[in-house]
Amino acid sequence: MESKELLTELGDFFKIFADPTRIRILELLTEKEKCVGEIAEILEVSQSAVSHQLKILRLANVVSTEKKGQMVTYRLADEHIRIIIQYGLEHIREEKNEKDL
Amino acid sequence: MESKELLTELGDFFKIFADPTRIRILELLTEKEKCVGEIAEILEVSQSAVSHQLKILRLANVVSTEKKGQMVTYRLADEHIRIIIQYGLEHIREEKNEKDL
DNA sequence: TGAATATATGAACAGTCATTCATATAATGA
DNA sequence: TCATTATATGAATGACTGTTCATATATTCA
Repeated sequence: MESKELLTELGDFFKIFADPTRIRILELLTEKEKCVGEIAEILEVSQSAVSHQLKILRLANVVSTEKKGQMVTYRLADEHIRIIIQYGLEHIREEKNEKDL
Repeated sequence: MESKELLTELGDFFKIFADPTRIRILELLTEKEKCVGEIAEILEVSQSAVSHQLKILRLANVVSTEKKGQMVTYRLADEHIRIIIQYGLEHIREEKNEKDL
C-alpha cells in the first residue's frame, strides 16, 4: 500500500485535470502550442479566467511557457500529460459504448 | 479538438481521483477486494466518510459491489482504474526524481 | 512619451464538496 | 423477538475553488 502522503499528492495531480476549463486548455495544447489570447478566443472563456487557470497549470509544471514579445506561448510540459488525457478519453468512450449495447 | 461536453465529462472522470480519501480507497482495492469496515479501519477514516465516498465511486461505476450477508464487498470495476492510478504514480515519482537531480 | 495590445493578478462572491453527527436500514444470532 | 453488527444516508457545516471585475504590468508602435 502506498503512503497516505504519496496518494494525496496523486490526488492533487489528478485535480489538475478535474476542471472543464483546465482540461479543455490542455486538450487544446495537445494539438499545438498557443498563446493566451488564442486559447481564450477558441474556448470562449474570458482572458482573465484563462490566465488564472494557466497559472495553476504552470505551477503544477503541466505546461511550460515562452515569451515572444508581449505574447506568451503555452505548451504541454511533457508527454505524460498527453497520454493521460488520451487514456482518459478512451475510457469514457468505451464506457459510452458499453451503455449503447 | 474534442467537444466541450466530452471534455467536461473527462474532467468529471478525473474528479473521481482528485480526492485523497477516494484515491486511497481505490489504491487499496488495487490489491484485493475489501468490505466497508476493513477499508475504514485500514485507512483510519470514519465508517460514514468511507461509505459516502464509496457511494460516489459506485455511482461513477469505478467500483462494483457484492453483498455477502450483512457485509458489502467492494472491488475495482475494471482494469482501466488500476492502470490510471499506476500511471499517475509513475508520473509523480518521475517528477520527484527530476527534482533531486 | 503616450496609446494600444497582451497578459497577470488580487479581492470578492457563489457554488461545490468532504466530513461529521445522528439516525435509518438490513442481516445475524441468541 | 431483541440485541448486535455492518452499512447507508440526510442535514449541517466549514473549507476550497473557479469566475468576474477592476486594475496592474509589460511590450510595441506611432
